[in-house]
Formats: sequence, C-alpha cells, structure tokens
Amino acid sequence: MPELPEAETIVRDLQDRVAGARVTAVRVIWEDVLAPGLSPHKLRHSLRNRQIEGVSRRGKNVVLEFEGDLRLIINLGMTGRVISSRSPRAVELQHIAVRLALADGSALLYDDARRFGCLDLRDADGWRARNAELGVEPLSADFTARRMHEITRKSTTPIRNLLLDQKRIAGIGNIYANEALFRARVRPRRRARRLTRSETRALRDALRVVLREAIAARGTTFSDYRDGEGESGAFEPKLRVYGRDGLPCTVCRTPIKRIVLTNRSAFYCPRCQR
DNA sequence: AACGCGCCCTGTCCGC
DNA sequence: TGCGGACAGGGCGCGT
Repeated sequence: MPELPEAETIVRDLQDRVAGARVTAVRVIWEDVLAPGLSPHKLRHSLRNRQIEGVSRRGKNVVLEFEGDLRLIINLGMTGRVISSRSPRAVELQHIAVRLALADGSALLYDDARRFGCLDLRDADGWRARNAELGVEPLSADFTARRMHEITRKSTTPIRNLLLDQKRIAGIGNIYANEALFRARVRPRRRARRLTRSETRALRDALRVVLREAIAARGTTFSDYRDGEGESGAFEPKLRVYGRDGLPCTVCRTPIKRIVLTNRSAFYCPRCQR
C-alpha cells in the first residue's frame, strides 16, 4: 500500500519524466476514481493545453502542479500507480483509469486495480483548504519530539490507530506505523495518551528513520506497489514485523504476533515491545 | 468531539 | 481443476 516513501519515490521518478510537459488530451476510463464533484468533462477542460510545472508530495499524495496554480492531487489508495507510458513496464498495466496525453507523444497513466484511489483537482484556495486538513509532515523540521508528544497526549486511541490518522501526521500507513512502533519498542495497542515522553520521542525518531530508509530503498512492494517506472520497491525484505506473524523476531527470535485493531492488522514482538 | 465501524473494490489465497 | 468465500486496507460517512 503506497505510503509516504512510495509516494516520494513516484514523485522523484515523475519529476524526470513529466516536469515541463504539456497535456494535450485527457481520457477518463474509470470515472469512479475522480473526487466527488470532479467530472471527466471538467478534468479534461481544466488540464487540456496546460503545462505541468512540477511534481511534489504531501503526505501520501502525489501532487501534479500545473501552470495557473492548478493542482491534480493523486491519492493512490491501495493499488494506485502513476507511470509514464515511456517506461518499459507501462505495457503491463491492466487497470488504467485515467490517461493524460502529453505533447511529446508520451502519456502519464493512472492505473488502479481496486479503484480505492482518488484524483482531485484544486485551485489555489482549494489546495490551501486540502493542505490544512492534513497533519504535520513527519520528515519536516516541524515534526519535533515536542510536537509528537502534543499530538499523542490529546488522544485515547491505540497508538497504531493514531499513526494512521492523516489529519494528525500525514503519510503514515499500516506498514510504517507497525515498523516504527517495533523500532520504538511500543506495542500497537497502547493508548496514545499513556505513552511516556521518552516513548513519544523514540517513536518520532523511529518514524523518521524508517521512512528515510524506505525512501532509500525506493519503497515497499508488499503486493501491489510500483514506482513511477513500474518497478518494485526493495524495502520489503527489511520489514521487521509487518506481515511476519509467527516468524521469529529479528532481535530476540520470539514469534511475531498479529492482532486486529479497528479491522486492520497490527504486528508486534511481544517481548521487545511494551 | 473523538472514536470506531462499515463500506467501497478486486486480486489472491485457501479449503473443499 | 474449479469455484465460493474470506481477506487485504486508505479514506470517508455516519452513529454513538
């Protein structure tokens, strides 16, 4: 599932492929990946003949920045992929939902098997509003140990659930939430408010380390994720708890446990994590 | 207000 | 071998 490191990898790939390109045509194959209120007609007429000035990221969202302060915000959901038709793997795509034709003859493809992803078009004000709904960027200087503690102390929810809340911290999904909790030696079920100051600091540090390592590895391909070139990420073998239930802990060999919190799996080492 | 649940969707895996 | 059902989960709407 694409989270911050996967979105970041895609953004870096796309910067090489599409920055400066001009959209010549827009084809919407699956209308249900468009945000509510965004019609294929509106998307087509807004983007046609418009230049892509840059590609950036906010949380797990890939953001295509167009001239005229217009942004296409791409949330990849579970199985979303954004790939240039020029990349050799593009021929493998089987669920193309939206196709942006570019002036150089290539195309930017949005592919999404399950169609949980979402494309939203925002002007300057709309983007400001959307941006304000998202929490702190975990790799930014704003994400201090103090900030982490302020976030956790306001909540009674299990800490794993808090980490998934994009309104509080942007970009963390189930894989990196569990990996960071393991590295910080905190159990997923612990109530956020109950974490000590040293634990919230350890968790903040662990989040930043694991996200950076995952970016360096070009993301985790657990099942469906592909980068902007259609290639798999290399972080999966480095996962220490996610998807490893029953397998020995990499530190103490105790079998990793799987529990379910609000309908989502959580993984932890019952010996290493308190 | 904060929290948790159910739903959207389809590829994959398991058991019979 | 084939098929039905369970499962995976990000984000959102809704009820408590």
